[in-house]
Amino acid sequence: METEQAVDALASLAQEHRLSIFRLLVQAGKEGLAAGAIAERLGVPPSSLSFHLAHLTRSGLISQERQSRTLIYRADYAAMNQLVAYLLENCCAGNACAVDLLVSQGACK
Amino acid sequence: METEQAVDALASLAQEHRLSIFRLLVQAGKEGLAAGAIAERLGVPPSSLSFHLAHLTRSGLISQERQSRTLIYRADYAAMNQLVAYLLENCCAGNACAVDLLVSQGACK
DNA sequence: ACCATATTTCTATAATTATCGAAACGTCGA
DNA sequence: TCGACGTTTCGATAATTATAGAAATATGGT
Repeated sequence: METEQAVDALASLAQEHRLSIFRLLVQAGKEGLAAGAIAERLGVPPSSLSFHLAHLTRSGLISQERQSRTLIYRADYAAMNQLVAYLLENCCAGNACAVDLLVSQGACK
Repeated sequence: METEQAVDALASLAQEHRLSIFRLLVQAGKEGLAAGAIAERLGVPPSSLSFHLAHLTRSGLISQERQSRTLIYRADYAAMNQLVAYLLENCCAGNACAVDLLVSQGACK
C-alpha cells in the first residue's frame, strides 16, 4: 500500500460517524448492511450518511452492491488488512511491535 | 483504547505531512529528531511544522523533550500499538486478520 | 546585557470537509 | 404507468483544518 492510499484510508476512518459505520459493517460480516439499516442505528440523516458511505467507498474500505431497491454495504477486510499492514510496517521498523502483543493476547481468533 | 482517542490518532495520521513526520520519527528510533531536522527533511516551513507536531503530540502519538535549545520529538510506539490494536479488534471480529498475514510474512522481526 | 539560534504562538486567510433539506434517480408492486 | 420506497446527488451553509509570515519565547554563548 502506498502512502497516498494510506492517507485516504486513514482519513476515512478519522471521523466519528465513518468509524462507527465501518465498525457496524465489520460486525455485520459478509451479509453486510443496507444504507437504511445503518442510518437507523446511527441516527444520521440519509444525505449525511450517504456522504460518509461515499467517502468510505472511494477509499476502498467498504463496497457497495445493489439488491433491488436497497444498497448493501460491506466492509472490505482485505483493504483494512492492507492499511493495518502499512501501519505496522511503518511503526515497527525494528522496534517493539503490536503484532507480538496481539498474538500473545490471542486477538483475532 | 476508546473510540474518541482512536479518531484523534487516526486524524493525526490522516495528513500527508503528519504521516511523513511520524514515519521519520519511527525510523529515527529512540534518538528522536529535532524539529529543525524534520523541517529540513520535509521542506515544511517552521510554523506549519509546529502546527503538525502539536497535533501529533496532542493525540499522544509522539512526545516532546527539550534538549537545551532544540526540541526533540520521538514516536510513541506504545500509542501506535494501541491504535493498531484498536483497529485489529474492530476489523477482525472473527474474520481473516492482518495479524496472521503479517506473522507469516515475518513482519516486525 | 546582548545577540544568535531553535522553535513556538499569534493572526489572518485559504482550503477542505461536514451537515442536511430538497430534488432527483432507480426499482418494485399494483 | 403510477405511486411508494430506498437511496443518492445537488446546493447552500457552517465548521474545521491547513498554511505560513511575523512576532514572541526560551536557551545558550560571548
